[in-house]
Amino acid sequence: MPDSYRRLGQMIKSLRGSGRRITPQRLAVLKILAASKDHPGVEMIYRQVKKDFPTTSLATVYKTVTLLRELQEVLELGFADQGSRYDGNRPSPHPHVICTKCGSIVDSQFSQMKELAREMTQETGFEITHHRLDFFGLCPKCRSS
Amino acid sequence: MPDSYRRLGQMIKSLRGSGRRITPQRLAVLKILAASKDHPGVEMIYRQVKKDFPTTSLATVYKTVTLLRELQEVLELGFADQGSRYDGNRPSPHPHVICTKCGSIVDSQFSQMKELAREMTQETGFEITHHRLDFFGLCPKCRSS
DNA sequence: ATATGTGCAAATGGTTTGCAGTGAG
DNA sequence: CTCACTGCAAACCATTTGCACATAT
Repeated sequence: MPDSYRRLGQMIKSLRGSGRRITPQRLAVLKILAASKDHPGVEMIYRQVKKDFPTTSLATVYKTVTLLRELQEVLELGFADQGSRYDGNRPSPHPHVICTKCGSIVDSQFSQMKELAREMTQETGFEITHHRLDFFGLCPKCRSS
Repeated sequence: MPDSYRRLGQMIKSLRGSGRRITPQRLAVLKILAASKDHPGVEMIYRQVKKDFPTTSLATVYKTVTLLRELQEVLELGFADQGSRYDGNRPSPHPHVICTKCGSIVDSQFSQMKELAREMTQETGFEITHHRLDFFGLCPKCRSS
């Protein structure tokens, strides 16, 4: 997966560039975020990291993802009624499709958000900085069961 | 405001229709939701209701808005990092524009979501049931200050 | 050497819940 | 007269924070 390697490198560069250190625990979190396409939550990352570093704490995972979010190296999908999920492959806002039954999240290719944002500025006078678009429904698997 | 009257009537009908009772506290919440265009949060509703019914509890407000959400008489805008906001004027999903500085929320007229949802079904195989589209940025007032 | 990171436990804050008493229908 | 609703306090749960110790650079 050359793509996830590039992302991992970019994350490390960002951290180093802002004076942060690359600890083993942190690196483990970065690798998971750079590689996984299923938008893991903190708990899932935590479980994975503990396989290699059993003493890792949940707080450390939280601190790392928060850091990456601030550096815009990860896209956080926060939900009001459940834990946040993270997209480490595409850190810039893009639409997601979310299964309300099994919780799976998939990326969408739809890319006309820039235009929409411009329309919104026209309509409302806001200076738009970012956006969020989620579709909810049943994934193919859950549809047929 | 004949429009908010219609909404209020609809809310009451929904509640009655599902075997619920119209208490004074509840009615006060309904009125606020039907009338306000600024997407109030629970705390704001609570403060308003207490003016007329000082003994009202926050829990009652929560229970009422949850009920209305379930009956689809109110659109809940949940956020991961702050309290939810409620739209009692347009209960079906529609885009919102949110000021990241002052927290104001305005509705948008953009209405091509149906088409987009169809595209998403094509692209992902999901059966889309609803969606959420938020734009974030600075409102005109906050832009110039 | 020296800040930054870790891990633990306690705190936070929005929301929910259990339950005894109240009141809408 | 009955069952849903209210109000209070306690419980919940994801996330954050304080702090002593450890460690990347």
